[in-house]
Amino acid sequence: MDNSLESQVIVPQSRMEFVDMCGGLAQGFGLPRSVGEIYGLLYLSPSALSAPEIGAGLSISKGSVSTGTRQLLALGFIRKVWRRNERKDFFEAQVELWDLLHSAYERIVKVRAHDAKRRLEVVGEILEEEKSGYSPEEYAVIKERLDRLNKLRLRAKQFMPLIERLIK
Amino acid sequence: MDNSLESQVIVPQSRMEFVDMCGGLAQGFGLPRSVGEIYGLLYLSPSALSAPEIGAGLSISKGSVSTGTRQLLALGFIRKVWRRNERKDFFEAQVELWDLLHSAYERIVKVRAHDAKRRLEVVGEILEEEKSGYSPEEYAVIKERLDRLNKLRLRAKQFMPLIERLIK
DNA sequence: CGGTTCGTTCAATTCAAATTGAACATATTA
DNA sequence: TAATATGTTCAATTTGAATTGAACGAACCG
Repeated sequence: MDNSLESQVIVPQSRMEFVDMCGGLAQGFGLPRSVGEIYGLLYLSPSALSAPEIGAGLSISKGSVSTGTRQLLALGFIRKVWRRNERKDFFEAQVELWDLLHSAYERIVKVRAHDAKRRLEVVGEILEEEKSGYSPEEYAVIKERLDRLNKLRLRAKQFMPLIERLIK
Repeated sequence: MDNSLESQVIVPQSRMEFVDMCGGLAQGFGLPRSVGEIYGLLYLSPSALSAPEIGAGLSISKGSVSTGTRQLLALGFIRKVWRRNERKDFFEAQVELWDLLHSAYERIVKVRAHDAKRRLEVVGEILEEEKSGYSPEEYAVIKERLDRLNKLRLRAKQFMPLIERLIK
């Protein structure tokens, strides 16, 4: 039977516009478009939506809804809500975006900064091992460039606490 | 003939490690990996490199070198340098990364902020047109969520001048 | 002139990531 | 218990972007 409630879900244009915008933003941050769309749909939804409703509203498959909601739950962007006498899962958006963005900053920026540091160290170590393969001039240039990068890294690092204070 | 100078280019491991790191960073920022790799190769190069040298060093095609260098030139991350009695183009990295990042911030963050604003306005407008299609309660919820987003946007906007001052 | 090298462009290919859909497990109801 | 609905997983497919490579024009050299 296809005349279920979900097959009739029609999302108004204003919300679809918003969904589309969220899809684009998600892509910009390196997430699948569908993940952004799901969040967008839920964000402007007056009530929590079931997985089948989401799939129907966005015309995406069960599988995508399942993986998409899982990612959003992991990121803390949506919540599961339970309705009594309902077996289905319902989802609603976490609307305090500021907090979410703050913790995203923590996770992304800090992690990246940390392993940029580590990788630069590795490059430096290997360079030392290969030192004899370079002429002194070449070595000097490369060394200077690496130092430059490390200075940049430190400079950026100094600002982090300031920025953190700002966005707290 | 394949015994040209370029076919023998061998980039030492330390620099390849760095190249790889730059490739990963580029991907993180939504650019093609090869673009990051080209920049990485040039950044640690004691001398400017020709397009064929870049292609050989990174094992990528003429076409990729051409499009990659074009993008990097457009972004200001590399420069063309002319050697007399040489027909080839040579490239060298712009090493003042701070300035580059600053202008990247201008271009990316500001542009994004601006069209987020515009798209939100569009959503708001369409919502007004569709107002009659919602119950008053539903409409109120959606309106409130949009307002929330605009507040967030303004809050972020306020910080921009501060952050700009920091990174100047 | 031919012959060679260099650089660009663009259509074809390749590749990775997102998406689908089928198979499965679990719960629900009659 | 059978029949139906929900949700997960994963292999197959699709899709979109990056990459290649062939075709081309321009610059140089004998």
